[in-house]
Parts: sequence; C-alpha cells; structure tokens
Amino acid sequence: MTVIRLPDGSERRYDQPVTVGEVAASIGTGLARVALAGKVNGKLVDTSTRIETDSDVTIVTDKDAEGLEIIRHSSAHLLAHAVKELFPEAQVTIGPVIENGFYYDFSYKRPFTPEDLAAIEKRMAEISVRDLKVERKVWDRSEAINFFKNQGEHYKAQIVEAIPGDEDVSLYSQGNFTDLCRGPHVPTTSRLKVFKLMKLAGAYWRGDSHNEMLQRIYGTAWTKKEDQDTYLHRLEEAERRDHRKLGKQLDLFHIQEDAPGMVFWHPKGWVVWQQVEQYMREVFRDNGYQEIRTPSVLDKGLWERSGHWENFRENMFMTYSEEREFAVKPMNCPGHVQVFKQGLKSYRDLPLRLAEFGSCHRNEPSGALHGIMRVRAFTQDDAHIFCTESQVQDEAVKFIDLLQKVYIDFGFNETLVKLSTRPIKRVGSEEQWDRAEAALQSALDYKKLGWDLQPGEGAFYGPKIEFSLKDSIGRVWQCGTLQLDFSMPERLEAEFVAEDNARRVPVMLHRAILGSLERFIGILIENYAGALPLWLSPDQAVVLNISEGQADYAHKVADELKRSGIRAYADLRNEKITYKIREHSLQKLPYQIIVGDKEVAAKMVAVRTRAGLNLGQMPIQTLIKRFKAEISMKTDAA
RNA sequence: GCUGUUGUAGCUCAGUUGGUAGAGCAACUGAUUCGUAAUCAGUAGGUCGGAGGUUCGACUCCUCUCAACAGCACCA
Repeated sequence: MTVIRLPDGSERRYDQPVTVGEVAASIGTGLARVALAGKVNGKLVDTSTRIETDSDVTIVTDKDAEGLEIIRHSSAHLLAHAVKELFPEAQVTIGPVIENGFYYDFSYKRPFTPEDLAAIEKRMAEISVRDLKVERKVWDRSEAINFFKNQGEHYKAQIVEAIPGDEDVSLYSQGNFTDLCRGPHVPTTSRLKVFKLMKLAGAYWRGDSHNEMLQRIYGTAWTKKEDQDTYLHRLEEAERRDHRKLGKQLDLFHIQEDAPGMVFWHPKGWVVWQQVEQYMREVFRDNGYQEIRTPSVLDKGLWERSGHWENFRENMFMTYSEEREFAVKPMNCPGHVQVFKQGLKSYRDLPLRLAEFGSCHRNEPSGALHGIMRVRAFTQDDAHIFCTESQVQDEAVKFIDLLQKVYIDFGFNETLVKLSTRPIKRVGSEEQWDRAEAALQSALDYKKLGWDLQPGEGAFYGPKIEFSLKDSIGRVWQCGTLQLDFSMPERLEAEFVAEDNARRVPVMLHRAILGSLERFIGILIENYAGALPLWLSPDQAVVLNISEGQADYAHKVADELKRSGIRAYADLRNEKITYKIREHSLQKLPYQIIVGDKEVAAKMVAVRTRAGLNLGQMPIQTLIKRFKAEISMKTDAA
C-alpha cells in the first residue's frame, strides 16, 4: 500500500508503487495531459518516476515556475538532438537553463552559420512532432564513460568522470539521442512547442580561456506562444532604449575609431554629466568628504610599490619621458595615499575621507568594450576613507545609507547587492580577512539588505560589497562598490599617530557610489529611455512661436526662464508648430512652451509636456515655480 | 584577447553572378506665416572602414588591418 498526499491535503491509496504520471492520471485525464514533472517530498522528478513509499506529491505543470524550467531544459536537449542529427560529428557538452531560455555548447570542426541555425530550429520542430518518449535510466559510471567514448563524445565522458562516485549517473534518451543529465525532463518531445534559437557565440570549455572555444547556441523557450511573443517584443522595445542608439539620436556623445573605448561628450551630453557631477559634489560636501585632485601620470615606481604593476601592467597605458617610465593612472588610490601622507596624521583626524572625480585609464581588452558602459577612459566618483579597523563597520553603514539615498534620487529602486569574499590569491592574515568580511557582512545585515555571497570574488587586498544596476535588456552592471584594503596603506607607508603615541597603519576603504560616471549615465539613459527627469535634462524647456509675429515675445519668455536658471531657448524657425512639437518631443525635451497671438495678448504661455500633456495657459512665474519644484523633487511631475 | 557577424551620404538603409553607386530623413535655397507629433518645390552631398593584391576593369573576389555588435574570457 502506497499513500500519496496531495497539496490540498487529500490522500490517495494505491495497492502498489505508482508513477507520478499515474498519480496525475488518477486525479484527472486533463491533469495527466499537462503534467510535465512531479515533486515528490519536495524533490523534482520525472513523470515516469515510480513512487515506492508514502509521499507528498505535487504535479508540476506548465503553470508552475518549475514547469517552465523543465521545458527550457528539455529544449536544450532537443537542440542537442537536432544538432546531432544534422551534424553527427559535432560533440555535445553542456546545455543549461538560463534566464528566458537555455543554451547548449558544441564542439564542431567548422563554425555554425546563421543558415545552420535556421536548419537546426526546423529540425527541432520536426523532432518535437515525432512525439518521442523521454526516458531516464541510471547507468554504471564506467559503462557511461565507455558509452560516450564510443560515441566520440569526449567532453561528455569528461563530465561523467567528474561526477562524484556516490552520485547516480542518469542518462536521458529520446529516440536515438542519449544525453547525460540530472533531469527531470518533459515526458515526450511533443511537449516542446514554443521555442526559438536566438544567437550563436563562442564560449570556452569550462569557462577557461586556455581551453578550446566551443560554439554556443542560445535559445528561448516558453509554455505559451503569447509569452514568447511578449518576450520578443520586450527585446525589441529594449533595443530602442539602448544608450548607444539614444546617445546618437539625442546628440549626447559619440565614440570613433581613433579612440576606442573613449567618449567624445557633446554639448548636451556634457550638460547631463555636469548635473550628475555637481550633484555628487554636493553629496561629498554634505557627508564629510573633502574633494581633491591628483595627477593622471605617475612614475612606474609608484605602481610597483602599490602592487598594481605586478597585477595589471597589461592593462595600463604607459608613457615615457627623459628615460623615465610613467603610467597613466588606472585608479586613484595611490594618489590619495600620497595626499594622506602629507603632514603627520593623528587618530583624531580619522576617519579622513578624500574624494576625487578621478579620471582613470585602463587598457581594457577590445572585446570588453561596450558603448559608454565599459570604456578605457572613465571618471569615478571615487573616495578613500582612512580609518581604524574599529571604525570600518560604522563607515560601511554610513556609506550604504548614502548610496541608497543617491540611487533613489536618480530613480533607481532595484539594486543588486553582492558581498565578495577572500580570493585564493590574496594578501593579509586570515584573522584580518575574518574581521573584514564580518564587518562588511554585519553592515549589510544591519541595513537589512538582501544580498548574494560571491565566495572567492574579492580583490586581492580585501573583501568588497558591490552594488549593481540592470540595463534595458537586463544585463547587470556593477556601479557602486565598497572595498576594504589592508594592503595598500602599508605598502605605501601610510600611518597615523594613535592614542598611545604609537605609529599605526590606517585601514583604507575604497568606495564609489556611481562607479564610473560614463557607465552610470549610460544606465540613466536606458532607465529613462532618454527622457531624463527635468533636473538632468540637457534642455529643460523650449519656447516655440507659432508665427513670426511672436518672435520677440518668445525671446523674452526664453530669457526670463534663463534668468531663473532654467535651461531654455527659443526655437523661432519658420516651421509649422506641429513640426516643431514633433521634433522636440522626439528629442525628449521635457517642456514645450508655445506662444501665439493669444499668449502675447494675455501675457501668458501655453505649456505642453514631452509626453503630450497640454497643461494650458499660465503666467511665466507659475511655470517657473513648477519647474523649480520639479527640479528639487528630482522626479517627473507630469 | 577568443569565436562569429557587420562596416555604403550627417542618420536609417538598398545595391543578386565584377562594368567606377541609390532611397527616405536631415542639411542648404526658395515659397509658405501656419495653433499642439512631419508644408511644398528645388539644390548639394559618397576615393563604398583602411592598406595591399587579382583583373582591361573591384563596393562586389583574395590577403592583411582597424573598428563596432553578440557572446565568452577579463574587470584593480
């Protein structure tokens, strides 16, 4: 007798062991038809799994998140199956589920082409129609290794060899295709109906650039056609928000071949920059930071002492003069330590916070460059806090508070937080690391922030907290950071006089809120789809005359706005009002102020927002008040 | 850096067996003076990313190179 408990609390009794699929069928034929897998005592299993003992059982269908995962995973297998049928010599490797879909890595003698991709997708559909049963079998390890070796699947054989001896080696077969997999999978291939292959790319075997480069095929898969359509539509929409596209359309900046990875800021883009910089300058000023400025070109010897030469010389731009070697600074910390070292510091001076809009150059690998998000010349809102170890946690909490306030002001409320701990290659004692990691972690916990642990991802000189934001297509970019450093102050011989008159080495915190202004502005552009809030908009208002007769009045209105500190100008071109409105709306200019004979007569202005909202007539002073209020709120009023 | 794709007018793009390039928008000129997302007409604009090569002849074929894009690797 097997007792099955269902989620609704009811029980079913069977005379002998039953499969998950049979349980579903006994509940209803409808359910059996949509069952993708089962959850037995919390463990996800195939519908063919036999339940031997009394268990809690949930039937997983395409309505469940797990169901979608299974569909994606099985779609990856379907992809591999199709590739093996079309290209029998291709070797399969791994094919995991990712956000919105799946991928599969293959090794093949020649690169797949976009035409191959279409053929593979077509074959996947054909295999789906064949309605092949997907069967799970547990194999003996050495048998499995031999099986894959005989098939010429050397990568798969390697993967099986790496499975711990006490774990089952399960293989899934559909038709004549067999793949190693933990599962679970859909019952038959016909359950895979909504999928699309998206792109081809290279990827290293086991993620190591010393290994062979495999060919990765990305796909997306869904339970319903509409979901896939929505997803594809969302991607298209996101492309329209791409900061590279908007940067061109809105005339904010450009990049050209002569300076890869370096930004030419245009007048409008530079206004945005200055707003961001000025805002951050006030943040520094109001929170106990002192702004400084340090040289961009520094003797190689300083970088040898700081340890950067050893770790990053490949990525540093060098320059030479009178037989001396200099590096263009890739970071600001050594410079800040030099400022700290000027004059004897007392414990009473700590925490000492030095800030700089630090212009840095890093010779990033060409393949890493991406618009203004990943560049070779960038400016950090950088600061270093020199303090004692006992002050670290307090400073960390203060920093997180400040960062949250800034992010909210810029309109971000979804921040990804990660704590990266000691890497294999590191300096400092275990006790130092213990204390440092604990200090950062307790600061995060004190702030009740949700965060992910990234073991081994810290810098060689200390652990760090990273704050990341997402771009329009969901790519994650690190912006804010808080890093503990117990190496550099010592290496560069920074010290202070403690209460007991002894010379001590301070702890240094590296911190940035925006990260790089370039990247942050890129994310701002994408986040607002170019329609920046009023306080950040390059032009805040444009005055449009309807015909030549109101030109003088339009000028006067624009001048009055300018005198009030509003970034405004008059567009007196001899064009129809509809033409001008369209043009400035496309430029995402926040407010269009229309003046015709009626406004001149009434000494008023007619106001329209970029979203197309007509605010009607009002006196100029009322409009200015509205602007001031909206600018100080930092969010769009309309 | 690696794999793949792409590179034609200011922008977005077309150019199918190699015969020295075209559209729309923008720009410029003229007309139009107009009430909330495109007025009409005309003019001008390109050593087809760069350097070599094959050919009587190359935007089209080959080699090298630069850059961008996607992903991987990297990211102090």
